[in-house]
Amino acid sequence: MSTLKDIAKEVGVSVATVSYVLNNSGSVGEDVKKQVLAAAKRLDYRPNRRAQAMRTGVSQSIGLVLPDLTNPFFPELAQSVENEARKRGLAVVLVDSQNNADAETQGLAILQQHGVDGIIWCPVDDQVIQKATPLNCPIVLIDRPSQGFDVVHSNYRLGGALAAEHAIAQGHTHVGILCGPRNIDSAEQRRMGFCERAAGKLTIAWEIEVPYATSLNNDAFSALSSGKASLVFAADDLIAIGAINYLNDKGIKVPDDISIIGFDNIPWAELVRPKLTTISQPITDIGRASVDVLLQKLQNPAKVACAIVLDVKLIERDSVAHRRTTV
Amino acid sequence: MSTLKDIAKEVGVSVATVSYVLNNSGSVGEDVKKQVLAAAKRLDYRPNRRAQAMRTGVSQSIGLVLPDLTNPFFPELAQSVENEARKRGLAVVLVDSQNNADAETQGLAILQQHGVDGIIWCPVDDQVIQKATPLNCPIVLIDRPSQGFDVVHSNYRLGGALAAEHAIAQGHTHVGILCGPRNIDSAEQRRMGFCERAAGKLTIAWEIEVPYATSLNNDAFSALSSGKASLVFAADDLIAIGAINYLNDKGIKVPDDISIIGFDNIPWAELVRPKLTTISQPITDIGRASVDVLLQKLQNPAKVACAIVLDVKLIERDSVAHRRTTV
DNA sequence: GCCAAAAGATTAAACGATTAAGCTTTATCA
DNA sequence: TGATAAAGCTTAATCGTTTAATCTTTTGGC
Repeated sequence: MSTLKDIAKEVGVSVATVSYVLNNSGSVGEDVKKQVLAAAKRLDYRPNRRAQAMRTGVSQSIGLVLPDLTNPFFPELAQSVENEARKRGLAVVLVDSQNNADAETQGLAILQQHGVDGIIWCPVDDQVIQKATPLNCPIVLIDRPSQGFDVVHSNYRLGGALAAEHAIAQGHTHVGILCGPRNIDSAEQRRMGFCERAAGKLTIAWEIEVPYATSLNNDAFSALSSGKASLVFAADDLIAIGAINYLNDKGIKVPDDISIIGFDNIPWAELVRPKLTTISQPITDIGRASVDVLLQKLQNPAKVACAIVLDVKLIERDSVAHRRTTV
Repeated sequence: MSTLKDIAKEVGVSVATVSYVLNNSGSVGEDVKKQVLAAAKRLDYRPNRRAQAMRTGVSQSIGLVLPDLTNPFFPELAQSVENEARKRGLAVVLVDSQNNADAETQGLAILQQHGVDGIIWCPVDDQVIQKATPLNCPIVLIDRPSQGFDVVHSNYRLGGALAAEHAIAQGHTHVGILCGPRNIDSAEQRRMGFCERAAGKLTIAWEIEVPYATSLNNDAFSALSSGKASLVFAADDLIAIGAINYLNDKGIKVPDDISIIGFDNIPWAELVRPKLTTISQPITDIGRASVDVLLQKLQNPAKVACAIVLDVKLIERDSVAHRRTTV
């Protein structure tokens, strides 16, 4: 890799002059400017970002800290963040904590040592955000709001409401909820949104808490096969797919015997049979928005923290049936 | 963030001394050593990696260049690489080229500017590897072998053979192949492995080339519904799932009417119904092996290029039926 | 023709680390 | 005792940039 020095030697000027023309600053004669530009191209000069970072304090890189790439919500997010960042010439340093707080801490330390300019972070849990302060660099949270931090997430409450509305519109009266971890805000919001809109119109036959995964627990199984609900609202698509598969294996037909609504609209939703009716999160927009916000914060560190809440929408597919009669 | 200088001032010695104790080099008195270590802990000192990189030329970071995180093969790989790298204190800079050669080039340029120590790379296509040389840093290829480069991939030929063997063992005689892009080596190897082992035992009723995706083309559709094959070998699970879904939608039963074998054993394979019988790639091992090889190359740049070929295995699930009679 | 200002270039310090070389002080040994 | 070595520490250069400060030359105005 050629350096400023190489160009300077080639043209016969000082490195400062070369730096000035490459940055369009200082005052340099047209003639020299042309020569420098030509030499830079000829030598295929690329600025050494770490030297720049050293001097200016900005590294042109951001950190992306995710809990689990294996959860199909995140690859799309990562892709979106990476793309948006690359468009702006930023490098993305990836950390996948595998849902482990210690790993996350270690990952954050690495980001800090490398001096990323800012971090886009979906923390493994809510408590762990305390570790953010000593990081001492702008942070944008994904999905998990926290006092004093910028955050971008979907309108989960609206999503829950949309699901309830759909259930009502399709003539269901008795529903079950497979809700996610109650201590995770984004899961709780979905539940609340659903319940609020359901109030007075839907009777909630049962409500079971399960982890975000396709493997459900026995409580969920017995609730699903109890026949008390004609529709179940799952806190995310993974859970919904887990439910569909369980019911399928049991010989209970979806949606004829029981309807399922998911949440997230992960790619699998369209691949599973029946195709999953679900609430779609604008994952790509979330990624884009989060780097936007981060960049704003970088330009103006005094910026007051804000929440960006993106609309969700119902994607009707084949896992919800219309009901004439009540259960 | 505190620096060597801060520690030096605190203890009252020179930065050189501090550096020596922190690196266990030079000769420093026990007393000073203790004081420095204590001060370092007290001030929560973390080495500034970019300054280290500046001076030593090694940045403690690697690049990971992937064609598409949305393809379910890659998230697991990325996770594995990140984890293995983090264990060793390395940062991972992610590039997702979205199957676009220009984006990939841009991503590689960013990696270069940031001075990653090496790159783990699954190129969007075979030609594009030419761009590697000017990068001038160790590269380990994933999945796509190329003259003079280290590479790690699965034993695709074996995988194809395993699939053929299974077809034979289950009594099939007429099979179809949904093969991946012929210009991609890893796809071609699967096909060849299958055909070699099939020779003389299986008659290949048809062979259709499709892209790595769940959306199949019309040629594939008509072949699938032609009834000429009782089993089809799909070049990857995405294709297999596309086939299953098409057949399902058509009312053709899998595996009763037609059996399907996939390749990759992506997470979806277990979620789709019928559960997919497939050839499993050891994705996590591939990730681990690739950072291993990269690190070897870093320690010894003269290391001769090698290929690491990892065994695959057949995962029997529900998409292949046993046949008594021939078609 | 002279002075001030602008234009065009250079010098040198700084960012935070590493490390060869140099300088003291103390210990070793004939 | 005096030379030599070892131990313990500091100085200063260096990596590739940026940028304030400085210097020199040209230009313009009166």
